[in-house]
Amino acid sequence: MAIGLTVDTVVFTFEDSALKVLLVRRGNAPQRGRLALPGGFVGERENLEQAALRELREETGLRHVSLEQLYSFGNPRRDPRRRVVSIAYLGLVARGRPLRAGSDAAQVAWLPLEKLPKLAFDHCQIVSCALERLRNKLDYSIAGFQLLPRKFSLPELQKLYEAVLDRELDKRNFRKKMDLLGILKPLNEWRRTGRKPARLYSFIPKKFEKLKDKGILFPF
Amino acid sequence: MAIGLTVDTVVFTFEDSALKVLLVRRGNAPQRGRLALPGGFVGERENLEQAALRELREETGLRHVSLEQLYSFGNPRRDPRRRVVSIAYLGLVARGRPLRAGSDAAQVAWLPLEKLPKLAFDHCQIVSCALERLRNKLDYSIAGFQLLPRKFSLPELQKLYEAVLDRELDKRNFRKKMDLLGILKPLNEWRRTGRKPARLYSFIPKKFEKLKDKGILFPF
DNA sequence: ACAAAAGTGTTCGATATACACCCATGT
DNA sequence: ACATGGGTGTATATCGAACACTTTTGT
Repeated sequence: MAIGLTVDTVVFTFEDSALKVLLVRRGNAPQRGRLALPGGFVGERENLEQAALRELREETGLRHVSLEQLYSFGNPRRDPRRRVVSIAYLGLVARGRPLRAGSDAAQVAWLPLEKLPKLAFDHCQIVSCALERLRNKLDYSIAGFQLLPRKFSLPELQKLYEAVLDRELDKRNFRKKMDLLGILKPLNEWRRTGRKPARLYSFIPKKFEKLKDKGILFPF
Repeated sequence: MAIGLTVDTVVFTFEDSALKVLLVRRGNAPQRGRLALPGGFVGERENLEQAALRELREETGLRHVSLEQLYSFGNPRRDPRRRVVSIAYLGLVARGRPLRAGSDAAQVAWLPLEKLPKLAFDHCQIVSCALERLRNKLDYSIAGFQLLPRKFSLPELQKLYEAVLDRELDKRNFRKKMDLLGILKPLNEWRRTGRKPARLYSFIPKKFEKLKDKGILFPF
């Protein structure tokens, strides 16, 4: 009896000032009815990442997500049926992507990380692991911008950093640093939510690449 | 036909001013006669890390190594026989540990990372991945001290940092920072290799934990 | 008018970096 | 004596951290 091999994907987005994770409600046993990460068995001749993309697409309708391998979970008792090792992947997307529940999944939804219900298998642990990775990535990658729409305001970006890092940041220092990095293009558009309108910016990937070559990091 | 699951371990040490990796010469097909990372199939009810420790012990005689999961390699053609996914682990040990070639391995040896021969399967890629991880770990962990004996000199420690980071460091700045961190205990012993004897130090794990709590990093 | 969120500069302390000479030993 | 590697201090620049008020809008 061989060891089973699955992939699971943790996809985050940022919406309503909260970090959210993409979950499906399981339509089949085991753990039927419970929320779980999108995922499933790896095909015989399939790349791991392709398997993760396929499962994500099949179960949630999400496509064109850039995934990175997160960690492999191999506790012998993590699946009650039989030995299954799962390779977890991490993805970051802007909010508002169209979703569509697949055949195995009764429901798809973005759930805020705060107050998650009990998840299937060891998926709670996988989500924690993903959050930790995201926290680290915020320091040296464009993770923060992948979680936002193409146009975003600085208060919004700062709230994202604060949500992920779980601490408050100083508004002036935050903006000063973003300004210094030179990776944001100010647009002639303002978002008029609430009170005073906030200027919108877009991220300039090219400038970021140059910074990376120089080894410059984010300071938050 | 199910997907096979193996573990491979990349164990580094530092000896003769060079970073070395532990390799075995394969005694069986496929790739018989070629150098490879210690590793093998995961047991039906075995933890992944335990499997890695077991294979390491069986093939090289090394025990009591602290391993961390590195990455999972799943290219469908990485093993010519059949589909095998391998979960790689990283270990760091002091030089001089006793080795003993196991049954599957015709030979065991520490090989300097510079000028490695062609390795079996995708093991060259796995080693590169491990080196990259080690480089990162040097910044925020005790990785540097795990690679050295309990007693070591500052020139030796610096050479280790330089070998891993692949760049020269300023002697005075290096020592100043180590002094500032306060994680080294100067011993009343000197190593008289070459010319002027070098003072020996030992690492103080307790002090390091305190630094970690404060989020202080190494600056190299 | 007032409440709420957007926007804006300066100061200070810490630390990374650059840099050159003397010392102890073996040959 | 000399070659080799061990050991030491200072000055500067950069960057992260702390900190308060004005502006614009909706109600």
